[in-house]
Amino acid sequence: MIEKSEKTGITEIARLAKVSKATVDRVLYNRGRVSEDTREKILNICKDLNYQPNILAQRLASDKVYKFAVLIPKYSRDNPYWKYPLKGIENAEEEIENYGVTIKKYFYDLKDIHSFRKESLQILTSKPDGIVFAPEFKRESKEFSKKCAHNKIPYIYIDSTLPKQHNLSYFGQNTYQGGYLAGKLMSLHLKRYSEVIILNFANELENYPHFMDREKGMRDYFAHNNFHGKITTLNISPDQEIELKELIKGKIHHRTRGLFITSSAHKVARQIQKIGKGRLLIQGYDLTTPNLKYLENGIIDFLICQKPVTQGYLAINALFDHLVQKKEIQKENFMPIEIITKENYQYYLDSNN
Amino acid sequence: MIEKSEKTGITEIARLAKVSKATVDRVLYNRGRVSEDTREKILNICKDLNYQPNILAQRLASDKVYKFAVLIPKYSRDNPYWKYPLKGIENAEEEIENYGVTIKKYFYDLKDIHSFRKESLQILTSKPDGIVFAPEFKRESKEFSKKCAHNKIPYIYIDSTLPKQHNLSYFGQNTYQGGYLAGKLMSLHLKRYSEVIILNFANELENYPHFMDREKGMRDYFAHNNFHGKITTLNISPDQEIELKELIKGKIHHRTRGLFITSSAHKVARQIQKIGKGRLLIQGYDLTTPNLKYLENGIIDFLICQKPVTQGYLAINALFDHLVQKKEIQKENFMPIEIITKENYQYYLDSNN
DNA sequence: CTGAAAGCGCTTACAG
DNA sequence: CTGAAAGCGCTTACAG
Repeated sequence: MIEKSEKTGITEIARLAKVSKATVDRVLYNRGRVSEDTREKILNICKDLNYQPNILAQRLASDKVYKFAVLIPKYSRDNPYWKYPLKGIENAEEEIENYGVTIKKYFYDLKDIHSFRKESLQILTSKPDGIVFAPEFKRESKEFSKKCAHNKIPYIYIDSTLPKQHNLSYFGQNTYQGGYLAGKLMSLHLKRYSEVIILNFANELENYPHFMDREKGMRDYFAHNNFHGKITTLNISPDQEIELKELIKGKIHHRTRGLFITSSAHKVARQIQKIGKGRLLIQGYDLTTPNLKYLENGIIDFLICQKPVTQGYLAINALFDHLVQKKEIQKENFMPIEIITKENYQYYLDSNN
Repeated sequence: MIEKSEKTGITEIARLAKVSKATVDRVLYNRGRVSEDTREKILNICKDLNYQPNILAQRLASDKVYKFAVLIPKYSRDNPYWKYPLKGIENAEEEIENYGVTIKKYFYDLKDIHSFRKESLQILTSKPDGIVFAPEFKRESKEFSKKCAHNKIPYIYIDSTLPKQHNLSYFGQNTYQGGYLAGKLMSLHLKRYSEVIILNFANELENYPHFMDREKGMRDYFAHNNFHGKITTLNISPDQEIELKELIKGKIHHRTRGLFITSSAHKVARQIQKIGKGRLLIQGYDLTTPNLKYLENGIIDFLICQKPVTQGYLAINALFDHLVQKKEIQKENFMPIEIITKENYQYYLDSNN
């Protein structure tokens, strides 16, 4: 019934307007040098026919190659998280490479601010058509953003964001809300005068707004829901890893029923396994391989997860939609806050998370 | 660096093999009438060049139109669930219509087995290239599956599945596991001798294996985790809706701390709101509009949800991958089991669930 | 068994 | 300001 040859393409428009296809193309893409009269005539016909360009033909005919650049932290054994956004980026790449898009990936070291500067400069030199990056270093990221804008290169943030920037879009977490939700789960397990420990595993907490937001989220949940127990914050620097066991042990007593780790929980979980979990409910972040083990053996009860794979995937697709398909992009895109447990993690492993 | 004109297409192969493009095409797609010698030569060159056909050009040149058929229950005010898989199907449709795929949707009435028969016959008459359907009526679905196989039409199940069929694939829930997870969440809230009510809202429960699986999942969780309380099953037929309030009220007493509704929870939630929730933890299924209200006002604590939108989306894409891209399809695809609460539902509303 | 040619719906020099 | 023509990487009759 619906024939592929229903004719609504540029050829048909040209025929109706009694002009050549080239002229239609000129008005469609504002290449100028068209009289106002023909311009209007063509535009009207397009509207009547509800013309939608055939993107396959478009990409096939065009010799324009789109170059995307990606700048994210490199992942490591210690910090496997960034493997997942990269996976999403690669998934998207596979889908759109047929459309003449190439993606060049740049990685920086989270412990080395210079690596961020260096890589970002490299990117600018390569003059990409669009950029996706993770603005972990605040100052440097703002500067980089400014340079992108100056070079008229659209840029998209992933995983975390910066206020008042001209980023085309953001794909990532709402960290505060994630902490808030963790509070709800925790509260199910708490009695009237229970105690909860919030553990931030970082030095210089100011550099990790994610962690602070998560803590605040949980504290707010308790405040809004009349929890009468005690909430203790425990800040431990990664340097103190050797003493970790003792530090935690020293904090837990008989009323402690909850332990909320505002980052990946596996290192803490390892120590808890030695100490003994007791009636502790333990929550942490991200479905990474090291966490998985402790989810499986029951040490970790909940992992909060914000679709790291999807973040990367959607960010690349947004850039594609913006540049190639000329579509409107939504500026703020928060990922669903997922609750992962021993009972459902299987279904999150190989899908697009 | 990577030039679009790196030449690895069919033209290049033809040049290297000293044959015409048509011949290359013949061996690539086994259209026969090629001598074994040239065949081998061409295949080797393809391997050397790691030839990947340009699907854009392929679809553009071909006048083959793929017709997909979809058969799912129609959604209604009473049963809004099926709106969501349909949404996913439409999302997928938008993405692939450029590739010359048309999707025709057929709907049946869950209360009318004849409508299923009628629509499924219509589908066969239209001779589609592939079918996605929800096998809600067991017997009829098996018969339909057989006919599809006989006509060599690949078919994919969504939402629920049937054993021992030759379906190309399945996208849907693992209902048992969803109930198991609900058990975990419930158990957080329970004390040693608490009581839990499992409410099945259906007549002739045998027709709703989903509900029975969910109940079994929760019961098993408790059994595996040494819950010492009491679990009561309450089967209520939709005809009894007027007495719903009294029926529930009669079952709740001071030790009841959990209410697990094995389907959409809004009707029960409405009555609970009148009765007063007390310390009841209430769980139900699916993030539908009527449920949303009771999630927001705190009557419903958890909704289990298995990505209905994604089910439809992925099923269509699988058919596309199979028929158009000739890719391998995984047979069993369970959706992530999502836990939705007042604190995170916002992020599930407009995304691909 | 094999090849020349037209065409899918666009873009892009080039010529006027 | 406008049009004719070649070409993107394929498929598909058609002719031999």
